[in-house]
Amino acid sequence: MSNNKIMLIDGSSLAFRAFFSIVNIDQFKNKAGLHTNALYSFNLMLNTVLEQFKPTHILVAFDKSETTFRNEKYSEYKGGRQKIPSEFREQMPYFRVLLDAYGIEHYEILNYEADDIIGTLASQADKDDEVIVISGDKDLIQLANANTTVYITRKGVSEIEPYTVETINDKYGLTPNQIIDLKGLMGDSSDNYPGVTRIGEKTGIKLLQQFGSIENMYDNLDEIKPSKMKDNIINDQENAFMSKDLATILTDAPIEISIEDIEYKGKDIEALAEFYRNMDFHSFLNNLQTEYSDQLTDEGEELELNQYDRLFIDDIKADYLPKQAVLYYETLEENYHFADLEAVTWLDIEQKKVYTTTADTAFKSELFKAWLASEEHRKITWDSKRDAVITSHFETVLNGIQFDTLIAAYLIDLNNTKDITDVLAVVGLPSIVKNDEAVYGKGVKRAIPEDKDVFEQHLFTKVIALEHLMPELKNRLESLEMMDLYTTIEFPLAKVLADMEIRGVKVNGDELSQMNVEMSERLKEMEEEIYDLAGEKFNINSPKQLGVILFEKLGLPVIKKTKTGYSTAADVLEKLAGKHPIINAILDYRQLAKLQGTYLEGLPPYIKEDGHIHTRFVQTLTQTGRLSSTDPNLQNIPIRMEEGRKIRKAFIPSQENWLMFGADYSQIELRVLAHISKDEHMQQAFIDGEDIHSSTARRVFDIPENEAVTSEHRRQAKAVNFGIVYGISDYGLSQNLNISRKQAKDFIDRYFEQYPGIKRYMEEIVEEAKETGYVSTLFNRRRYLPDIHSSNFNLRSFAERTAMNSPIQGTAADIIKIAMVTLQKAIDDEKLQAQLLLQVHDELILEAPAEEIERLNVLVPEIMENAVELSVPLKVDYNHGSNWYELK
DNA sequence: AGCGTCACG
DNA sequence: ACGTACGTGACGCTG
Repeated sequence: MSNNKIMLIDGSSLAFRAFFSIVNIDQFKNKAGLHTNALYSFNLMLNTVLEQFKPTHILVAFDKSETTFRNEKYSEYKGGRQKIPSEFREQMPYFRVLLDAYGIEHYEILNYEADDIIGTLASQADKDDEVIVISGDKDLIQLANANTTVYITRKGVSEIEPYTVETINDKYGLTPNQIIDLKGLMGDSSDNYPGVTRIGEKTGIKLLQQFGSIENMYDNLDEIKPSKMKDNIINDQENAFMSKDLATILTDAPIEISIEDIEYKGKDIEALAEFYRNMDFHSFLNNLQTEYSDQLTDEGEELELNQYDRLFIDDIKADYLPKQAVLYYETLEENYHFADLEAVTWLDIEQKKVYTTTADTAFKSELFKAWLASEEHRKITWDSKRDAVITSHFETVLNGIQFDTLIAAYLIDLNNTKDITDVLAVVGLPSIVKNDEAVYGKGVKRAIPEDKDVFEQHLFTKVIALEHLMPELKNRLESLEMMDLYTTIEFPLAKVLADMEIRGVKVNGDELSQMNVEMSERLKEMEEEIYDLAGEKFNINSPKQLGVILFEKLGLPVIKKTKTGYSTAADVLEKLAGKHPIINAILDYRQLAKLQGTYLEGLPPYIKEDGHIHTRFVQTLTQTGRLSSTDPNLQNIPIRMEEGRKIRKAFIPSQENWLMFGADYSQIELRVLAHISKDEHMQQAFIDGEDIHSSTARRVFDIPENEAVTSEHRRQAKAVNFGIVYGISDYGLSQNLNISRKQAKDFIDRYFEQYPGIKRYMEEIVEEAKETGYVSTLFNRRRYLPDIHSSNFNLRSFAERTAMNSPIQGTAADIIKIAMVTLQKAIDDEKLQAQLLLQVHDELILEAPAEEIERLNVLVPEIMENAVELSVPLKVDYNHGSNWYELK
């Protein structure tokens, strides 16, 4: 065997150097929150050296344990080192994963260092072999010889400097072997061994040039003139020999691999791509795909745009309407209920033809409408809910949706779904689509580009991107075990939500404006009263001006400050209520001003000609799996205060003799908590149908069976239950209950004593988040918590509370979504006219003909309560009335 | 556009 | 010691 190129890498030293080569480590984190700076840098270095040396054999050696045989010789060896930063430690296991993907052998052995493995293997090389040693540690240059070059990194790991017999001689005037003697004389502060007092590199080299070796020097001490240095040499003789011994890299370590075992067979491209994706190394992934496009399947495929035909058409022929398509509607406005449809684009996947046309051309064509409505003609979409709503504006239904890429992308990565470009980056496809903002502009300047070619090209790239995204997103859903969540919950829900949005909810605008007139009068009176109390006119709606009046003019005590000045928030003002009559006046004023601004005046502009408000339920936004509602938000219509609750009177059924129907889950989050924590006491309380807050009060405040729970105790217990769901902290609870932190802590301690299963859950879920970087709901919805490892206390604490809360809130969200899909199916199957209108996190609002109410009274609670089976029962309260206000 | 505030679950 | 309850959206003010 000969003419091999054997590369031996000191993995431990290089990984460590790699870590410190990138300082702004918080910019190097993957979605799971793992720091990736060292892996990134190490990968870059590996790439470079593989490219540069093209080795036939390669091994990366690691130190196995903190102590080695050298510690038996000298217990202080490598002592006093700073402990490994956690940001580095968490990356350590992944170096092996990276190397496996590279197809590079790695090796470590108990009690020996990486150096010894390298030294031993290097000594086994044939004289015709070329040996390349790479390390960040200069000690290894002792291994240089006629066929071994030692490369030491410089400037982090981006450059390497060769050490050969010649260069070592040029630099030090020593042979590689004498480097060991030099170490013996100098000692090594980083490895923590001593050497001879006051002998550094300069003196050491001079002595070795004179004597050749430490042994020879001590044999010929009389050649050194009496001096302080000579005294030191004599006194430290033992150290010198020990240090030389410690510095000597073994060439006979008991390793169980040999050179033929480390033959380099090349990268496992798929595994490496997978690794890069996991680490969010998009640029490495892109390079890999470019280089190995032939070997990578789906994701490695170049999206060759020139294999597609791009056609702008002004009439529709049957040939243009394929069995399998990507469909895309372009609008400039986000609110698709009001937006103009600027263009319709679809891709015939089989023919590789992209058609674009105007809304007019498309929807005056019966052929096209029939194609949209056809279940057999399959369409890949981006946001099928939006597409269904827009289609409905043309008195057409959209059927045959094969896949919704937006929803899939959201489930995979909650944060990067703003547009198609983001998703391409997430899955590592080339970014062939420009940002909408770059093409259309933003704000008042937003418009279809003058150059129609630019516009059509943009649409062209979008549908092609979606075609390629689908298989990739499917794979990811599969590997994350989220396909069920997608298929049985989220995807069918989009259709249910579309129908809710399309129907909208009827709102009596006259009633709102009448309330608004009354409100204006009352607010005017209250303004006058406040100005009187303040002694001057000012803008009550300006926290800044209000702060000056309260805390400077009236001299009230400052309880809390904000970034910009005094806090005038309700909880602060409530504490001041007894001190000045203006406080209550302001609180009342604020409440009414809010009602007027947000609801009485805010809602009417959204009432369409059909008398309905069509909100948008955003399905792909929240971090927990809940929906959100915008333009307008119909999930925050007042209820807690009677004054605001009256606004619900304006929400009415859409037809004569119809009624509103509402059903809400009772304590769904606590029931979910009882289920996932398996806490026996909490489970039993729900099984026994107890009032959970009273039951908690009994336990926490130790109230005997024969005594009633006071409302104050129940209130406090309720607050503790809420706190538990939110990921409790004594401070938060103390603020909420206006009690001392100590008291809050006592409550919590007592709670955890009484509900040990909950305590265990809270501990375990945080631990799980730390280990995996994410938490999941019962239906495998995932939330990544990158800050769980943060060294910033605030960020870390927040992530810990999120870890506790998200599986609870998210599972509740999963459950009501399942209920919605099931309920809609039942309504369809029974051919009921009842229609879902709104979802408000734990409640559903429907409207129905009066005669269907009796059926709904059974059907709705039945479906909601049995949407899933938990270890505790789910309970639903329900009601009907002639408007939303009456559902109480 | 960011902040403070407040509406909901 | 750190300085917090979890998840949203919309308003008015301010710079």
